[in-house]
Amino acid sequence: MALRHAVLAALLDEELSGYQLAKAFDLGVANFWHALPQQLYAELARLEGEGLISGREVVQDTRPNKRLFQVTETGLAELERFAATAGKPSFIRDDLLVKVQAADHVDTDEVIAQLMERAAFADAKIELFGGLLRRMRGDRSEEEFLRHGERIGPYLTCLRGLAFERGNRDWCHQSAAILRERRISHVRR
Amino acid sequence: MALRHAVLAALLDEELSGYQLAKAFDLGVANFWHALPQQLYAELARLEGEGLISGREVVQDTRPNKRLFQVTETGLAELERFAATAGKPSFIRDDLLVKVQAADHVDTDEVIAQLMERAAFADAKIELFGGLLRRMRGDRSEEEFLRHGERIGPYLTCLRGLAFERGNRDWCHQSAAILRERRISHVRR
DNA sequence: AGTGATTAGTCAATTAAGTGACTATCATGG
DNA sequence: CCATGATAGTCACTTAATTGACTAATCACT
Repeated sequence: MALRHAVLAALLDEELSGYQLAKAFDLGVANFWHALPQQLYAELARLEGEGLISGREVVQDTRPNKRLFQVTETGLAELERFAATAGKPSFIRDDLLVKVQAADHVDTDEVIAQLMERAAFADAKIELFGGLLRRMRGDRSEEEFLRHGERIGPYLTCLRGLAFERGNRDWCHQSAAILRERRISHVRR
Repeated sequence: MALRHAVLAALLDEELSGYQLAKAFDLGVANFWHALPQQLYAELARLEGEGLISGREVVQDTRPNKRLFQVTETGLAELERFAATAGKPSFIRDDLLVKVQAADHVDTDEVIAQLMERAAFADAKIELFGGLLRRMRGDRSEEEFLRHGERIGPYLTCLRGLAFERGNRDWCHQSAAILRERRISHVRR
């Protein structure tokens, strides 16, 4: 039951349509949660039904019409309640780690390739997050912004995303390098 | 369908019972995947049914009997196949990040408390992972071990876990400090 | 002799998440 | 003028994960 709160948190910044929300949650950004469009549309419907958000139709002549959602007072109260309840620690759950765990028993060429692919993906996200952070803080320094900026929540989560992807990239490079070296020197099989 | 492969990867090192596996996957370790005991027992049954692992009864007079599982040739082949197929990038999905995302609209005292709690948890895992790494490499240096050690998969995933938890801890401390400072200077509300 | 913790495992039910296909409208490029 | 792609959204179905309760033995203690 945390997707609902992720949606509420995302709608704090700006009124969004399901489609816009889906884009933010799906590819790229998703610096604090991830979900597929179908989940989001379903969750939006549920949230509206419970009065935690309210939608308004926006008629567009150049595009299909859309419904923009914003958080209601009730929704904000629910977020407040959620923020105050303890949650369990988050765990890593990653295909690639499973593959590396099995690296000693399995052909490493493929794993190395996937590590490099992941590193490239991480690089792309690092760039993306870097840009987002710059845009959020504008011409202020990071320290200045974090002290006196008006909206720092998204900035902080973005910082976490950035650090996570940096960790990912570094680890991928390191692991790939080690597996490569061993493949050569060991002459396995 | 990745839990099955995580189980297979975990059983590469040693024959384990469902119970032992559950302990490794649940609290603490779980440096490459996380699952609850019920899931694991179910998965073990399925894997055995498909012949990817084989179990043998171990009669214990001092404890309840148990079944130890090991990966079969078929299971190893399946892991091999899995390692060669591309997977999608892993995403962050964390309650605490959602709360921080909403930090500007919500009472921060609770969030700060949870950040500190999470930092402490991360510290515990850092210690745990540090110990595991030391035990795995024995008296060799890390570089030496990674070059010539016999089983480095678990070491590499443990390194990722360590880096992840360090990132977690640092970010929690930083975020908590910032939220604290703002709470004082802003006199919000 | 009884309580609680640890080992070992199971069953039922619910919720969350992912897969895949599908309908529309309009805009742009070739 | 037709294909591609973006916008905007929906439906049906399957698989994965979580919640919660439950059995049964043995050990460590008080």
